[in-house]
Amino acid sequence: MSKQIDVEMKSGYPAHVRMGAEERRQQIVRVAMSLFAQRGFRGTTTKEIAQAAGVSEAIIFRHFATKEELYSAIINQKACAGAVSGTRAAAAEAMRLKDDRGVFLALAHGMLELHDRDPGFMRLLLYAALEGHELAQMFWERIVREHYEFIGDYIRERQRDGEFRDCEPLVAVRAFLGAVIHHSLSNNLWDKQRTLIDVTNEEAARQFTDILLQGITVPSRIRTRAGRSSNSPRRKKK
Amino acid sequence: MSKQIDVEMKSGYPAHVRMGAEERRQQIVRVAMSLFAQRGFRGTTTKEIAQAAGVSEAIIFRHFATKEELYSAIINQKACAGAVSGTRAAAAEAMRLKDDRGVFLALAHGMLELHDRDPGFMRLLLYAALEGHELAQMFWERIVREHYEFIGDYIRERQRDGEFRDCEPLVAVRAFLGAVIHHSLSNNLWDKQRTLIDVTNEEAARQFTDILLQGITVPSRIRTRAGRSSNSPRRKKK
DNA sequence: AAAGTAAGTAAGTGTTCACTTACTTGGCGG
DNA sequence: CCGCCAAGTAAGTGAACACTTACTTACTTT
Repeated sequence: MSKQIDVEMKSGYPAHVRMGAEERRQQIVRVAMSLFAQRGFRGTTTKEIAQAAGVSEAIIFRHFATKEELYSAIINQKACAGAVSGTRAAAAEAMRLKDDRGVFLALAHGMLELHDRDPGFMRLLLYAALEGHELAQMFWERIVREHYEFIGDYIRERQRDGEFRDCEPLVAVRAFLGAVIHHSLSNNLWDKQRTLIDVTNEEAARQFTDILLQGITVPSRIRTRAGRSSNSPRRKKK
Repeated sequence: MSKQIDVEMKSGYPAHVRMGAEERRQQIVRVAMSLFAQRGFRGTTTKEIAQAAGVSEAIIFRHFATKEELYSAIINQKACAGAVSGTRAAAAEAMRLKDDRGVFLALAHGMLELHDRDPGFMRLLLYAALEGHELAQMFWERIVREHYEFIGDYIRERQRDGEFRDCEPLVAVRAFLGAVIHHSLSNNLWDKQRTLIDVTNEEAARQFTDILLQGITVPSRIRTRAGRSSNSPRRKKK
């Protein structure tokens, strides 16, 4: 049908190298990951994966018994890769200092950058959830739930400090993460050219944080953040 | 393979009725809609659609030249159904009265109810976006963009009134819609049993609105909403 | 009641899918 | 330099896919 040359151009491999088993296995995972992210599980054929990896289909089935097993290996790797962990470190440090702004800025900016750096991640997760793959459920139970508790606990703490007003902490977390994640989702899925909203990740993180913090701080305690809106570009048009 | 009896049980039709062309066409659209929402375009076979509609495959291709054309008919119908319009009326009325709380409560509650009433809608749209169907783009351009402008304009107006603080209106809209939509998404896609957050739509709408409103109101103007948290159940456990 | 027509079907068609089988290649220890 | 084994392939296999063809059924019109 089509040539099987000019395959695997992105990585600097010559078209047909003999690889060790583990090396080849990981290469297949890498290649399949981007294809599954683009087209979903059902939309990706093993033939395509093989072509993109520069090998015959049979090699794929030497490493993974079924297509399903390859998919599982990928989701597992993504879920366990501790994607969120980098972000968490910065936020945790700010939490120790009770630097509310620092906490939510780190969380928002970290997630926005993560999704920009690896747009396939969100697509993979969405496809998995829509297609009912059980490993999407696992990701929710293991990673997301813990993340909610992590942030929710901090909000509860600051409520006890009398700094945040009375509200359901997890709902506040959802409002905040919702804003951030939906922003990435919109940008990566629908509005790639940023024709509707065009702000830097820093600016978006700042505004989401401002809204949430002012929104859940005890009214009498709200401090005007002088100097903030002057030393940052408020909008970025074209 | 399997019997073709006990098909189309949900609607009260006897298994094999002769229908008029238009009636049959609409029935196929209805049936296919729910299947595409569940499994996506690629994941749904024309055979399944035919079985669910209680007819042979050939009938489907009598009404729609290709599977793609059937899909388009569905997305078009969904997009033009003015799904958001009911919500908009209530919000527009509140806007006229400059009842900020009323505006955002109506928007949030309307969308939450909409997604609960028709969970397939969001799934259909997500699948369309992920699978790169051009009609998803159309929905974004036509419906979503207009919705952003609609709410953004109101925020701008209230900024001129000196009621809302200086911030990028569209980013505030994204924060708000992000919270609401992400809430529906989480509930419909991952956490159907509401094990993480279990609040009524009314309560969720209220909390999202509270956070946004307090978050973008000029600090000196923030009024404590006395009586609010006393006459409403703040949490709903189990 | 005969004829015309629209609604419906059974049984295909060629193609593509996930996965297999039987074989070939290349590098490395002895 | 030979024999061995892992890495690799070409050429399948049956099932499932979107879509078609040739035919039948039932309702309406005159």
